[in-house]
Amino acid sequence: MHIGGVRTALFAYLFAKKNNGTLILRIEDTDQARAIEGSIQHIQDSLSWLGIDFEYGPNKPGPFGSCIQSERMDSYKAFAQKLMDAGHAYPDPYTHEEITAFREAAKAEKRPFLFRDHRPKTLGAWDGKAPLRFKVPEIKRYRWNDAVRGELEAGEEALDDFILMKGDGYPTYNFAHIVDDHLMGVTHIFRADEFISSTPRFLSLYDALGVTPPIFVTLPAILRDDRTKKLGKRDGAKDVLEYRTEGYLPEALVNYLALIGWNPGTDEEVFTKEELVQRFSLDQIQKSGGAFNETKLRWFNREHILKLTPEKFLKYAEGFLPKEIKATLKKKDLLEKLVPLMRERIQTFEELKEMGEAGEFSFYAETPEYHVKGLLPKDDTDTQRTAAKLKYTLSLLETISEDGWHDQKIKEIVWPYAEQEGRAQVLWPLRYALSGKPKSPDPFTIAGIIGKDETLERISHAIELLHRA
RNA sequence: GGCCCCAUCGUCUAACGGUUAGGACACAAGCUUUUCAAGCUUGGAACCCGGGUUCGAUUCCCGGUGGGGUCACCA
Repeated sequence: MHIGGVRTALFAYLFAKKNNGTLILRIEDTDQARAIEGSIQHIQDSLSWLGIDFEYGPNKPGPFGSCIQSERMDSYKAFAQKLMDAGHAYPDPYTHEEITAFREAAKAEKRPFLFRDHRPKTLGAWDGKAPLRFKVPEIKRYRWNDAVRGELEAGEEALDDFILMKGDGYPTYNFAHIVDDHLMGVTHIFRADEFISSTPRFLSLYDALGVTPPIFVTLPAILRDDRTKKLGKRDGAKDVLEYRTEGYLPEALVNYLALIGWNPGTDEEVFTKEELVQRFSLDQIQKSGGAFNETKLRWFNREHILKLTPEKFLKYAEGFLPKEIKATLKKKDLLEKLVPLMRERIQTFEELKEMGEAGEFSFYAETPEYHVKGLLPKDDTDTQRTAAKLKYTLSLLETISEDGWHDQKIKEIVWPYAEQEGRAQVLWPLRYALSGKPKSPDPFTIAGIIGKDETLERISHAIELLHRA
């Protein structure tokens, strides 16, 4: 399942939920050649991760029977026979080669190929094995209403005698989906706009069956980031579950996807799934295609990460932190303390992995190793002067009680001195003494996390190094 | 190529005849608790073109242009 399919499913879900409707996950597995082992499970896993749940599906048959088309063959055969009996269908008398020849001839003459130009004079009986073609009842211009696009129309060239039942006995999508929608009582069909051009064919089949078509809800295409074409598997559309392994939250993906091709009518953008259901309506669906922009998805992910409870955040984080780092932090009871810090620095959980591997958490648990050079602020290279400042800072910190040891308090105590001496002169060495890194959170935060003893120890160590230098 | 659909900042979008064309992401600058991140402030940035209709068009109509889709015993 890729982004496009998920978006269609999501809109159908939002609409169904909003209107107390019933969502059906129907598996259209009528192409045996393309069947892939495990794909039904994969689709279900994807939808389940995103929280798109349905009333009837592969393991939950409805009053209409199975939701898997390969298990509904009797219905298609019955309806095929019905069309045959009514004179709306006929067996295809041609071989593949003959049809290919027709098609090539049409191409050579630069006219569109239409099978109905070759419709046999007498329509033979159907043995149930030959491919069965639909006999278009009336060649005419079709006009129909689409819940998003309004009035749509297409000319007669869009109509043709398409295949209903294939040579292998399976129905085509064109036929099967209409039979099933009818039998399952489907009221609304959500699909992307590549289906607009085949709608006249569907309408002609509905006519022949004497069935009232459902309401068509045409969704705009999701385009590739550069807008050059529809987002497809071949050009960068990932499997949705890859977003899970990359550390995206399902609610973020749902939120972002809902906003490609739909808008809530306000300036707000961050919504939970439930809020989306509440606000969803067909008349806010966009007609024009929209590009899938991963940068904005990342922003949504951050917004939703910010909304997680610390417990939930930690649960996700533990799945992404490198094992050894996680173990050390856990042992020293630092994991919970680091939550706010990790939370404000990431857009996806995968970044925790990268940060962990880059050593951005190790100095909380272990005394950092570094060069004396790093301790010196950029405009003062005198080691003894820096040592003196750290020494004074140390004396200030010693006055804070064990109980009062919080980043706010630490800052309160150190700040006036830093102001007086020059912030960079005091704060850079202090931060470096604690982290051993050219980049890190501010010294007060680090000190607050590692605790008084460890802080004083690290500063003393830095002073020693400076003295020796 | 035939047919069909679509057209507002780089991107996602608001506007349903009268607005300094709004918001968000991204970008740039500044501020901020030295650095990184975050945060805050500010800024640049769009109505595809041409005709109509109208007192007035981003908005309605027509044409063009551009983009997308579709022309299977695939879905």
